[in-house]
Order: sequence, then structure tokens, then C-alpha cells
Amino acid sequence: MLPDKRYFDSFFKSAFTVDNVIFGFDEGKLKILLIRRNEEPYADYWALPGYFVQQYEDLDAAAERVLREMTGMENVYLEQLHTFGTPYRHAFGRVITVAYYSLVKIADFRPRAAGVAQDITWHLIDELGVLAFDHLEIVQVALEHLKKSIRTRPIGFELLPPAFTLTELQHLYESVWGTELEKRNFRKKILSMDLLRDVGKVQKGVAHRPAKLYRFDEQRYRELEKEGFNFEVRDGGKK
Amino acid sequence: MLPDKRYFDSFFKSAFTVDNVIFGFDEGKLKILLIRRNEEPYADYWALPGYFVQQYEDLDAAAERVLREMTGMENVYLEQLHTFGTPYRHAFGRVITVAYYSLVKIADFRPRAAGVAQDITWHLIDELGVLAFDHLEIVQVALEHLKKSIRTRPIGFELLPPAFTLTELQHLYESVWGTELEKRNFRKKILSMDLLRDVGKVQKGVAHRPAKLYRFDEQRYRELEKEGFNFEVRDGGKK
DNA sequence: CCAAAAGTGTTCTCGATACACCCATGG
DNA sequence: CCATGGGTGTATCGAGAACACTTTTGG
Repeated sequence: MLPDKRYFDSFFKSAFTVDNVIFGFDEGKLKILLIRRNEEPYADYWALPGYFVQQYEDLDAAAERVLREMTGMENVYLEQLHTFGTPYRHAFGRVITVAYYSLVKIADFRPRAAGVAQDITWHLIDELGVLAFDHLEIVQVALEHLKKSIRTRPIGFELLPPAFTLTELQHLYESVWGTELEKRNFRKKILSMDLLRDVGKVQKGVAHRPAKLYRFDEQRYRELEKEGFNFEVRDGGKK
Repeated sequence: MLPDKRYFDSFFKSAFTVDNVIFGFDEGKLKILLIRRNEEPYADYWALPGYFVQQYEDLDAAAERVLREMTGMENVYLEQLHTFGTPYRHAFGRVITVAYYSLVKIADFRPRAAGVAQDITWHLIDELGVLAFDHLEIVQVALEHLKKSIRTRPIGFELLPPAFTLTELQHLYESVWGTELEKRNFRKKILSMDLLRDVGKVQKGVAHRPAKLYRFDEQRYRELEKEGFNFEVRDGGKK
């Protein structure tokens, strides 16, 4: 029943890569981390930090390794997003790429270009220009995914510093969704979830009444999650 | 800047496959379509209908082709689910698989085994036994995905015949979620969405008051979707 | 004292929940 | 006439939406 081994050999001629979409949030704007390639194809183009997976390397592990090697970033929680396999998306042969994504606090990392990266920086999500390969499409898929999941999971907090103001949190949601939210209702909704803790401090150095700082109570979230709790923030935008 | 071509060649030794998780709903039960393999590895095991992707074949197209070749099913709307790439999941070398899933009306198809399939049948989702490769894990991921997406998208209708009763629809949700729903509230919720149309007929041959038949108004759904509508059915289960 | 953002309370409406009874049909 | 599931109405409660003013600080 076993066909000629050579028949199967014909399938083992492909390569795959991992590409990481790393979201950050800074100065009230959503950003992603891009590297500038120093290798063909697409040398000198901005691209997602990604590279080939080793022959017997686990996919998730490869995503972590590649990110570490190209950016120096460690302990980043990566989640698989989607796999892109348009036939001629890579000039060297058949290459499909498994995209991963993550949300990080920009202040926690100081990415440094290494490996195939000659340069690295955070880019505003709406000013990306031309990217290598089909990376712009990958970013768009990741962004759509982010918009949806931020509604039902408290992932927004992963983008903010450990202590943040309610207005910062609101700006984050507004920035991701591209909508305006109503201040009072947003606050009531968020606080009624009982997921934020007042850290007892206030903003410093602002030319107006300083805002209270909050932190996300992760333990509380896990409890609520078990009970079948459904985190959700809606637009509530002005009509 | 371009390393030796042979360096890259070392990456082009992998293969990838597509595997399809096809959900159906029949006799009030959720089912999936499995084939029995006649080829090593895992000859005689039940498995998802899946096979190798051709060297320069598009992933989505491959999923469709493989499904057609193994089951005879055409015009099935497949959606990419997740990619599985544990290093030694396939005995012949490095093989990663891109899983797709779909919801179909069982009555619309009469699957016939062909190619690597020596047999094919619908299996109850909770009586799968041992499957080839990591296919059980794939099914579990697909099922979790189904549970979530049926909450926010009207995909349940894809599993039902063109005309169905409200009780059938309710049983579908109960079967997918494994919970009980409250009849009146379920009906009120569903009907208030204005997505169902009374087709003006009733059930035949039942030993009780026959139920009205409804159809899903797809056009209406598209309109609501554009306006930012959020389809959602909650448990509402008895406490 | 002014600018600028923080912070708060109330009303209205609508949807979610909970609950019990009558209806139409086949056998 | 009875067993079986189909089908409905109502009261209560809580959350979402809409809306305007006072508070605190730095400069």
C-alpha cells in the first residue's frame, strides 16, 4: 500500500518561516515593530521580524527564537495568528509563513537589530508604507484580529505600563478601534468590572488635575474568567 | 550580502499538508467527517480528510482540492483554523499541517471515499476514539473555535437545512455548547434579531403540534453586519 | 485666575431573566 | 382523550446610553 518513497520525496521541497507582528502603544498611538532587512530578497525593505524555521524546530519555539535573535526581545508571549501561503510570495522557492503576534509594553524593551536586521524601530500603524513580501497583508490581518479580541479579552492592559490612568486606557481603545468613546460610560463600565486596582498614586508633572493611577488585577481576572465571565467593551461612541 | 545558495537550500526540505475539519449536524447531534486511511503512516486509522499540498499550490485551493479528491464534496466554504507543527508529528519527515474547517448541511452531501480514503463516515463529536497523527488535537481546537464563533456570528445556520424549526436551532446551540437553554428566551432573542423568515410551512409527520419552519435571511444579516451589528446568543441556561 | 483634563450622578430605555399556561396534532 | 412538543405574555432587574457640571492642579 506504500507508494514509492520517491513519490513522497517530491513533497519535501518547501520551506517555512515565522513572522512576528509585535504591537506596542506609546504616546497615545498604536505601533508595530519592524526591522530593515539586510538580505535578499527585499534587502533594505522594512519587514516583520521573521525568518526560516529549522528543519525539526517547533513552530512556537521558532517564533520566539527568531524574535530573540533579530530583536533581543525575550519573554514575549506570542500567539499564532494565521498562515500565509500564496504560491510565489518568496523568490527562493515555496515558502509559507506562520504569523504570530504579541502585545508588549514599549518601555519594557529596547529592541536591537541583529541577524538579518540592519535596523529596527517602532512604526505608527497607519504610516507603514511599503513592506517586504506580503507583510503588509499580515499586519492588516493582525490588526483586524486585535480589534476583535480587545473586545472580549482584557488584552489591552498588556500594551500599557504597569500603572496607567483611565484616560490612557480609553485612548488605547480609541486608537485601536479608530472611534471616540464617551468618558463617563467608559469609566463606569471599566470600573464596574472590578478588574482595576487604584495604586494610590497620581500622575506627576501635568499641567492640570493629575489622574489617579490604576493597575490591572490579573488574579481577579482569572477568577472571573473561570466563572464564565465575558469581558467586553463596546463602542458607546457618540452618535 | 547574499549567503551561499546552499545555505538556503537546507531550509527547503519540509512538506506541508492541509487537514479539513468538516462539521455537520444531524439527529440533534454534532458530527464530524472522518476518512479511514489506506496509506502509511496510520493506515486503517480514522483521520481528517487531508493530504500533501503541491509544490506551488495555494493553501486555500489545496484544502478545497484535497477535500474534493478524498470525499467528492464541492463548493464547501473552508476557513483556515490553525497550523500545527510539532516537530515529529509525521514519520516521513518534517510536515506541518494547516487545518481548515467548515460547517455543512449533512443532507447536502453524500461523501464518497476516494484517494487515500478507504472509507468515510460522519462521527459523533464525543465518540471519536483514536485518530491518526495529532488529528484529535486538531478536532479539539476546531471545536473550541466553533463554540466561540457561534456566539458572535450566525454560523449555526450553515449546519441546518434551508428550512428548520426554532427547536432544531436551539438544539444545535445546546449541542455545541453542551448546555441547556431556556425555550422562551431563546426564541425571543433569536426572533428579535430579525434574521429569520417564516417560510409559511410547518413540520410534517410529527405526533404533536407541528412547528413552523424558518429560513435564515442572509441578505438581512449582511445589512446588519455593515451597521456594526453584533450577533450574539448567550447561554441563558437555567440556574 | 485661567487653561486643561479629571472626575462624578441621574434619568431613560431596552434587553436579559425567570416563570406557567394553553395549543395543535397524531395515534 | 391523551401524550407530546409548539408556542406565547408579563413583571422585574440591571446594564448601556445620553447628558453637564464641579474639582484639582500647573503655570
